[in-house]
Amino acid sequence: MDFEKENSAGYLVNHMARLFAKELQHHIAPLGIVVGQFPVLLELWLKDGVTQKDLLARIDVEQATLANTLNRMERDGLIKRTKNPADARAQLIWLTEKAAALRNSAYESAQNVNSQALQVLTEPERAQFMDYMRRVISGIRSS
Amino acid sequence: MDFEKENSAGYLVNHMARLFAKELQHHIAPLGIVVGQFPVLLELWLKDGVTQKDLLARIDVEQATLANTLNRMERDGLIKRTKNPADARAQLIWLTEKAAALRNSAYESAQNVNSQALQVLTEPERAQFMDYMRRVISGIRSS
DNA sequence: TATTATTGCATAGCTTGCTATTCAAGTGTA
DNA sequence: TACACTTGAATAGCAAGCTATGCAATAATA
Repeated sequence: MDFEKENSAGYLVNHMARLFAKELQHHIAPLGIVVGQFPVLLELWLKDGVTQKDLLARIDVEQATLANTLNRMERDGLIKRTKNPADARAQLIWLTEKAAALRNSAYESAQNVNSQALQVLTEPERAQFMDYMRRVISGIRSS
Repeated sequence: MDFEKENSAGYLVNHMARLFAKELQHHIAPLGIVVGQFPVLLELWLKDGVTQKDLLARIDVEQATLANTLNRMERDGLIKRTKNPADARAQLIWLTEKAAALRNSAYESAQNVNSQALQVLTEPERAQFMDYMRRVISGIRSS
């Protein structure tokens, strides 16, 4: 029995993810943000003044991971936290001006990375690839 | 302008990779190994008694990452290192009996994870999916 | 109302990845 | 042969992910 890593979905998925992350990292480094902050920023650009719990519901990472990322974002001046009048355990998370201003450049970086990475696929192939990924994700999650 | 993460290849790729890793982690934990050791073991099962440099040429991680993984594997009794008569800077890396014995179970775990994860795709879709991933990987690497 | 259970976050400690740097051993050359 | 260059690994230090645990505030209940 043999195991060929190039025929292992998990191996390819992991490899691909590291390449994507590295690429995005290079693109957004000049903006002063890092890859792990990206999903958080995406949500906060849509709506800030929310609790950690709200954010958590929209981002698929563990609570502890999010808490640590938020700490680094506060340290880096990307977010601020204020008291939550409704619940003293939670705080409200707000973007700083600085972070708010990065939105369009960040969107653009991400889109550049995505389209560059997928340029080896034709348009219909890209759509199919995305569809496969969404199916695989929800398949694993619901198993 | 808006950015929908479900339409972002990078987002999906990252998410999918974390799900795969978590799944594999659960499957191989009983064997006493962890996901980062998997690629190293795969190579060493094919051929051990090699240098770190040899391994590095076959695994797509940075040298420092591999060095750290090897240290943990030595700590965990999965590998041993012996002097390299040909070059005093390098050492030869050998699997322990324990690690050698894990091979078939580990292959099986990985294959189970892969086929479970891809079960939402039909056979031709799976092949296409793998093909897309290989193309995307080599596209990014060569850009 | 006092106690218990739940909930929202924080913290500890680990792995896996990265970049950058250091260092000793080997190689090549003036 | 001495000096500089290169190369194989190790180390430092950080990010981002995880599990497990702790803790204070809130909610539910006896």
